[in-house]
Amino acid sequence: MTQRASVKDVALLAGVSVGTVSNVLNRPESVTEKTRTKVEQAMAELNFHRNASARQLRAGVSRTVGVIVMDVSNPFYTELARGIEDRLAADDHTLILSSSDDDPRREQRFLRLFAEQGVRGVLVTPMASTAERLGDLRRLGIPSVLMDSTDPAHASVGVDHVSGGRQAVAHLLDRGHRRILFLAGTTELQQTRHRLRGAVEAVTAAGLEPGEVLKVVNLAVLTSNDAQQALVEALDSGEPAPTAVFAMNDVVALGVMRELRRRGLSIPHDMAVVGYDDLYFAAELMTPLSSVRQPMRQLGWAAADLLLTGQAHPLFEPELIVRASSDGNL
Amino acid sequence: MTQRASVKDVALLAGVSVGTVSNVLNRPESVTEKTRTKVEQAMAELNFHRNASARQLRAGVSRTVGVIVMDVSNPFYTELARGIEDRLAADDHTLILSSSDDDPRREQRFLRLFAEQGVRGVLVTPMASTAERLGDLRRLGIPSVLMDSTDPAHASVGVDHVSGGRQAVAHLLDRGHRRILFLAGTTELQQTRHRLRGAVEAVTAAGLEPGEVLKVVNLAVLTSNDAQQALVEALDSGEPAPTAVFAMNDVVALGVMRELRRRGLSIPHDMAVVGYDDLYFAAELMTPLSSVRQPMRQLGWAAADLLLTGQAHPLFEPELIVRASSDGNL
DNA sequence: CGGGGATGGTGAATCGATTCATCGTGTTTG
DNA sequence: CAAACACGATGAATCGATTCACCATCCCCG
Repeated sequence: MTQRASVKDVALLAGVSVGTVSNVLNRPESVTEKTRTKVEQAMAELNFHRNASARQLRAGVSRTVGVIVMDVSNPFYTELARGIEDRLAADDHTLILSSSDDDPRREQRFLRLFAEQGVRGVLVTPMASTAERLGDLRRLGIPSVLMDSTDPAHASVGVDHVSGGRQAVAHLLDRGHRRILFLAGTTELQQTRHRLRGAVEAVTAAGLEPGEVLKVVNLAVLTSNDAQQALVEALDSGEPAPTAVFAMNDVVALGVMRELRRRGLSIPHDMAVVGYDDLYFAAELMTPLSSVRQPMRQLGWAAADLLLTGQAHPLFEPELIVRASSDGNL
Repeated sequence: MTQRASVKDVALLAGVSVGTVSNVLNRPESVTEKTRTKVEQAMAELNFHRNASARQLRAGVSRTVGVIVMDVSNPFYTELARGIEDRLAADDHTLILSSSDDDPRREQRFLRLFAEQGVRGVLVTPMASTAERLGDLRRLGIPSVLMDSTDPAHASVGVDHVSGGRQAVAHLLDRGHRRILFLAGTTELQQTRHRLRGAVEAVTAAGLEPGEVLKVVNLAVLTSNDAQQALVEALDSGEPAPTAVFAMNDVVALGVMRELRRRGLSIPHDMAVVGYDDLYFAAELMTPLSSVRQPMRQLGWAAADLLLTGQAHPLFEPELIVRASSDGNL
């Protein structure tokens, strides 16, 4: 019994036509109880699994969704994926998860693959050039949704990163900081631009001059090692040292804190740190990390929901969680 | 141009037969330079993407591999997935990643889906009842490889967890601990059994009585919250408190350390902690965490390699990294 | 009792890429 | 020069599930 059984085999064994077997599979209510059980027994006996390729070839519809995130190693994105999975499972769909690693060629490769697979749709955390690549898919009739991003020209679900940046920086200003280093991602990332805008708004609202208060360093790669290196350069540049760092995410903040400790600087007294994402270990770090929390699962859920139903979702609101890394009283 | 172009369309435009188009796709060396470029131009012009369903239906072979890990939220498993991806990409294959969440029904669902997809093979981090479910696949001609597990009856790649358990406990004994709590997973997990065996070996080798030194608590779910709760119960049980905890993984260790701090206990003086996996944040925690490091990427790479080529790989050797959570001098 | 429905079931046609037996053309060889 | 051969290209058959026009019963009711 190494051979895969087909509908034909099932039909033969059950003594019905292939059309009936297909009906049992797809429209069970249109088949009498008796024939249905007969067919189901035959399927069980033959260990029948319907062939998804043939099914999709003829029916034209697929039940898989392609997902491309920036970096699967970052728990933020796996939480996002879990939210997507939750929503898709409800409609009996599955996801193919892949990681672009911020590399357009990788992204292109996966998009091509998704197109060949004929996926039901694609969910992407976009980089700068993603939109044009999605045009190809659109022409093939494959819909896509941008995640953690807002774009009036595309279906998208996002978080209000302007608000997130504003909350983080307003908090630091409130604690008296007047020279703040923003360790950001590339300016190509919308998240970077929005958070910076929020940061500027906070400074302006406090009656201060953004150009004097904020110093921005753009990291090409958001790893803790790159972040540590960038901090080294910033501190050794000879310019007046900042008193606080606003990090693009918690992994970046990890690198920052590592370097501060290496230099024997106290957190938050010598330098305050605020991260972003509020990953699960943020509260357990050597100095518990203040961080901007995002509703990661809901974001993924909403993205999948938008793809399947077309139902738009409003911007999600992030929330600053203050811990000891930015507050000496904690 | 919302329609997908098919080989027929390409053949028409290029003025050749469908067979020739297929040859360009699959046996380019058997086609003259001239016709090949003609066909390739036509493909580009029509934005042609071959239909993977039709391809697979006829050719019978798939280029996707199904992967089921225990918990995608745990960075250990995403690193494993990255290793798999690296190996698969080299042979132009892709992976479908899913998470069993320790739930046999979820696992079963994904395996059924993989069978329907006709995947090239399946990679699984197994739970107790996984093996029998894989029998179904084997009967369908779909090979599978167990990851982070050794099983003479199945293809598998693993880490020497006996050694890992031995190293961790030998270290704790060496530091003078004589009552050690092992916060383990279920005994159904091979990892649990092997690490326990290693732990017992270490105790015996030190000339002590395992039953007196080791206390084992089996956690059904390996989350930091469940771990914290289990520790509460262990400490409040009235039995003599342990002086050290060996945690099944770093996430569990996180919960342990959280509870110890909540009680104002000092790490490692009141209680030492050793984790497992050496996740990237282990060194940055409030008390840097000693942990048994595993070659996660290599493990995934080897699993995918075994599936594709049949090449077996020897057990990987884990390595204890000692940090302050188990050593007062650090 | 016969016609109009409703219900359950049938099976040939179909989706698109691949395969392979076959054919035409040009080149080599005895 | 004819036979043998290599090389490119051809196109009908094929994979397995779904679809849909059509058929066979059976029931109800005027």
